Amino acid sequence: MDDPRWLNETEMAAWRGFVAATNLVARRLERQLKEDAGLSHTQYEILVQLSAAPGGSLRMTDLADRLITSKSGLTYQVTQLEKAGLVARRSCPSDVRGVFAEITDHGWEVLRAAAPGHVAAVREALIDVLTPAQLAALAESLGTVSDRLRAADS
Amino acid sequence: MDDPRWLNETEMAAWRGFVAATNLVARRLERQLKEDAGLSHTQYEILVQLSAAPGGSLRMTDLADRLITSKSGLTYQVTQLEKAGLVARRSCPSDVRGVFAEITDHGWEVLRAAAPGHVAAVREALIDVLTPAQLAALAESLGTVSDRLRAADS
DNA sequence: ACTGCAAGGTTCAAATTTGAACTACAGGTC
DNA sequence: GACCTGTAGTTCAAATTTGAACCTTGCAGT
Repeated sequence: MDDPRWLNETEMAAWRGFVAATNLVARRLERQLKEDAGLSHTQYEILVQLSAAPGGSLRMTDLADRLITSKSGLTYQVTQLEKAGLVARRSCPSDVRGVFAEITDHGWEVLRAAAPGHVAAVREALIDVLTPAQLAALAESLGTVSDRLRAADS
Repeated sequence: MDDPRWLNETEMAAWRGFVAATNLVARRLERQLKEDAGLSHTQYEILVQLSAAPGGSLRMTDLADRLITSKSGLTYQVTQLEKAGLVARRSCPSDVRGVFAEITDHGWEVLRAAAPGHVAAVREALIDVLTPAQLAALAESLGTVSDRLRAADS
């Protein structure tokens, strides 16, 4: 690792901005969701993913891929949501090992109630702060970054 | 909260990209640092901030502002770093309540040893994936976002 | 000097996260 | 059919994070 290519000014600004924005936005949304809906961001994301999936259910592994947590972390959070009655576990017919997480009616209610406030917070923290052109550029850049990293992980 | 302004396609793509990139990059760097240098990203950032500060030291509060963790989290991590001999605590002459965290010689060594690998990982995950123009746009956008949120927090 | 309130850090218990076993089963190969 | 390797989820202990409660100490107003 001799003679590393250090970051130039723009690169450093991009990196610092990324780290700062990342943490600040995460903190902000975490608090907002906890206060207004009693959910962590992870839990909210689980409900969102399930609600968007056909039948309102997904295999644990699929869910873990869409969120970005470890398998054990997902097990924990799904258990929490199950205790709260927002999600139910069902076994998979074709694969005995498999487990489906399914959003319940109550889960739908909670999600519907939480969504408007969450979207408003996302707008306030990120979306409405940028111009449409900036948003388009951000979407493309971060899309590229995500795709690469996902590919590299597999 | 009636009639919320939902996100349009571009906005949603930007938001999804942000969340995904955020988590993927964080995971990646966390692992890299842990494996190569035995540091968490938070700990690495503490060392970076201290190394960049005059005298290699900062008040705990200043440090907490630059990183984005809670005060108690900082206390914990500084204690860990102190146990490892990378950082030392010193009392503040002008304010008895105050505590300075100061990077030690050993801390400098560890930081110097860790930096090249970390920069390489940052390049691989984010910087080198984007064009210079994209980086400039990213820096500006995320800089705006960070500044706004910092201002809102105070 | 005296009071009241805010700021700086730490401590504490509770919640969460992580990776490394571990159990149980699937799928292909011989 | 026996075997071997890989996959799906869970469990476990250890590390981390968080917010609230808690001391001290600074500081402003009187």
